[in-house]
Amino acid sequence: MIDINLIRDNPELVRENIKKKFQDKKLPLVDEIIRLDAKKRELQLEGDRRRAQRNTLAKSIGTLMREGKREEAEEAKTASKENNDRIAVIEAECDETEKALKAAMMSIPNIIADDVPIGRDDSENVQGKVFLEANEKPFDVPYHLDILESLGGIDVDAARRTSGNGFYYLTGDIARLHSAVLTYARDFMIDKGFTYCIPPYMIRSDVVSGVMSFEEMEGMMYKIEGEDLYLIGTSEHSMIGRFMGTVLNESSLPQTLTSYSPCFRKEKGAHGIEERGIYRIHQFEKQEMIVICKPEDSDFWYEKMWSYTVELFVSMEIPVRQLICCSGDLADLKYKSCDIEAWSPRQKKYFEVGSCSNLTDAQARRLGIRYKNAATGKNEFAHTLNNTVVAPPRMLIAFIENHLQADGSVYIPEVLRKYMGGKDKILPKK
RNA sequence: GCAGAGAUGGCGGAGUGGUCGAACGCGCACGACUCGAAAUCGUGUUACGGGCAACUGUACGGGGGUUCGAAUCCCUCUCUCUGCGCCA
Repeated sequence: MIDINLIRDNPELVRENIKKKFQDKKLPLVDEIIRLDAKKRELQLEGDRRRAQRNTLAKSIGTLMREGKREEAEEAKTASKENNDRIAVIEAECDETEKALKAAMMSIPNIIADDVPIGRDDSENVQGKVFLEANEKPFDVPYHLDILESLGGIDVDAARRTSGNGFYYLTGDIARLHSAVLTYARDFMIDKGFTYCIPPYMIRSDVVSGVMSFEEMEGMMYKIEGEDLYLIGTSEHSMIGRFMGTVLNESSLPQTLTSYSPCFRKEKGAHGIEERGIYRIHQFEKQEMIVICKPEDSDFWYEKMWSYTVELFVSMEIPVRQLICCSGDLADLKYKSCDIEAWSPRQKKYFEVGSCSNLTDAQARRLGIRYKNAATGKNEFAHTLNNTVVAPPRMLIAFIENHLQADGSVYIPEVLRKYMGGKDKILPKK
């Protein structure tokens, strides 16, 4: 949600921004908001005036009663009643206007950064920097499920029986590798100065509706039957929710946190072959990072955050690139976003393994995350950012494809060996 | 699950129908002291909205009610805490 003052002061900027995102159907909303806002203020003005009158009348009645002027008091009471009836009407109308205004405001996209490339959809995203050379293997790289099976690392058949499609059992060294990657990523972020946090894996509906839109919620979130609880789709939900409705001390910013959690997603809709296997599943684990900072610092942290993910992947010798999200592909809450994509030697293209976003104050405004600006003494909205450190199942695809050797073994890079009992490779099952 | 208690500012915590936007404490800001800091002392400090401004409205967990007037009385919902039960 953007600041209403921006629409009051500079509606043209807001319209331009909507056009940049190819959401022209939302253009009429701007005028609608200006109209509703004016109406709301008008109603509020009259409401305020009448409420002020109610207060004066009530006070005078108190005085009159004390002085024993009963008749005058009765007259004032009648006047007050009439006034109150009118207040009720105005308040009802004001509520309605406010609701409509808020609904319209919710659909207005956040102002995007100047350097966001303009494009309609994900096909127009722009490649940023590339890290490590995207090598081609001298042999055919099989589908990741086949590699995992050859290593004795996965059982999807049993998972289908116990839980249905979109689940897996990881076993043996592959399961260990999965945990190793998480543990390594955790330590990596701690070394960068982030505070490690394990959050709740279930959150209440008010937190859910604060961190995402209703549509997103329908498509993603699992609800616990008979309780006001949802399984988190990412630890960002509970990590950001932690600060809902709070006013932080400026000295406590930036909050730089890294969190581990399992993530649960409905993943409604059909997905192609490249999104099967362990690419898109109902339950996975993820190491996440979030930053809550002062507005002037969010650009700095954005650059820092995505480059940490790159550094992590590079340290595991996996080629990656930054893919800059274009205007049309940017979710409405986002100011700027990029994906980190890993190289797939099988597909001979990059695929998403993480996503970094700067939401500026849009999410904070919705959730009421503020900080006390020491210079002005005012409470101001903080900026929120989030980024994937690593989501092991998805990164395992990149890992085994890139580190697969001609003999069918999988090479383990140096940084992970201490988490793998010193092993430098995973051997295929005989 | 059952029983009791509670929900007030950034935090803790007073406040039982008008003089309460709210004592007191902590925190925070500024100042004094100091080479500097800590400690100490002094001053200030609820938030959000409307209005060019003077000014004004709203908010004491949510919703509803009583009343001319509600933090305060009534109903209802939610949540939290303590004890008991159950249990990694």
